[in-house]
Amino acid sequence: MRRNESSERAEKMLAGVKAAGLKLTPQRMAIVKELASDETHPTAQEIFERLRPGLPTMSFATVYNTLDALSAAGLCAAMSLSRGSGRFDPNMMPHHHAVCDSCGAVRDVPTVGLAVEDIAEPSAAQAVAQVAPGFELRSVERIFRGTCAACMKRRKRANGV
Amino acid sequence: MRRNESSERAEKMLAGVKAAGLKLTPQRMAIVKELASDETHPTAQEIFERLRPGLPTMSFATVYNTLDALSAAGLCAAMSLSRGSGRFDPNMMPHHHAVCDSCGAVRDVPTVGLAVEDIAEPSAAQAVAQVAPGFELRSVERIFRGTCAACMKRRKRANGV
DNA sequence: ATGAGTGCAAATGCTTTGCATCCTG
DNA sequence: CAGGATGCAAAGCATTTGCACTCAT
Repeated sequence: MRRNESSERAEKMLAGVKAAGLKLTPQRMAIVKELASDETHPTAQEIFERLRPGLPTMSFATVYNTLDALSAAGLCAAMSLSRGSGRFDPNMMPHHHAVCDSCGAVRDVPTVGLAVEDIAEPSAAQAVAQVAPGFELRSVERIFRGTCAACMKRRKRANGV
Repeated sequence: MRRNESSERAEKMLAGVKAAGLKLTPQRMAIVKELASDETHPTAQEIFERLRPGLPTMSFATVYNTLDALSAAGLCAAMSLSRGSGRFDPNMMPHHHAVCDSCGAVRDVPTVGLAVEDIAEPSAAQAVAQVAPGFELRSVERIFRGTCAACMKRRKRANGV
């Protein structure tokens, strides 16, 4: 990432922190700057370890609190895409997934009916090659994010509808 | 899932277990059957809790071992797609992700250059609606899975190339 | 000044590990 | 009957929590 793009992002996030009515503490500024300049999608733990040397009193709790506050305010996204941990999928055919942001439920979505067979799409390989030269592409899946029917119902009920 | 589709899948997995030279124990059979009939992408913990009542001696270790063995043998996939935990992404613009299966690294992939603006694609909404009626679709992203350049290099070196 | 935010430490909960025992192939 | 697999309990980590203290607004 170009340097000014990252600091621009940091500035926007800091502005967002203020706009959300959150207090602007030195710890938060450090976390925001670290996150904004990081392309690697760090974990809370990683951020803590990087920041600790410079701010010896920084604690776990603050890092977690701040990251939660940031994502609650829509200033960053919390995610987890890695293979090899968490959930197990018995379906080994190529397929997509619908994920409920609210309850975390995951549903298989068949590839049939989707306009393009992603893996065959040349523009996909190009787009990846541009940001990650030498990346050996093996599969492409889509993640449909949103709210599942059950959670929609629950939300409406909570709102008195 | 239709009942026979699930038991068919279980049978295939059990056959795969044998084919991979793994022993077919009662515990493994129970785990395979449970996983094969489950559309919800369960965690190891969940499988353990469901199986425990029927097999009181079943242990964590066995569930984890078995699931690891299954995914190592290519009989199921281990993944983690949920929002709200693990990694944080400062980029709030719509974008895709390239994930290295080997080291877990995640890289942003811009949407520009990809043939279709996914979210606008009607077939996407249709595909989701078919398996998850009432799902309110908010965004679509792609996950490009494969091996990053660094891991490719490391792997080649390990192979003596 | 006041309450949001912080730091510490203990608790929680999922996952891994070591090792003796068991049982499939 | 040999080695892979299991079961148990303890260890390991990341994350969460409670509470007193601090400081940004």
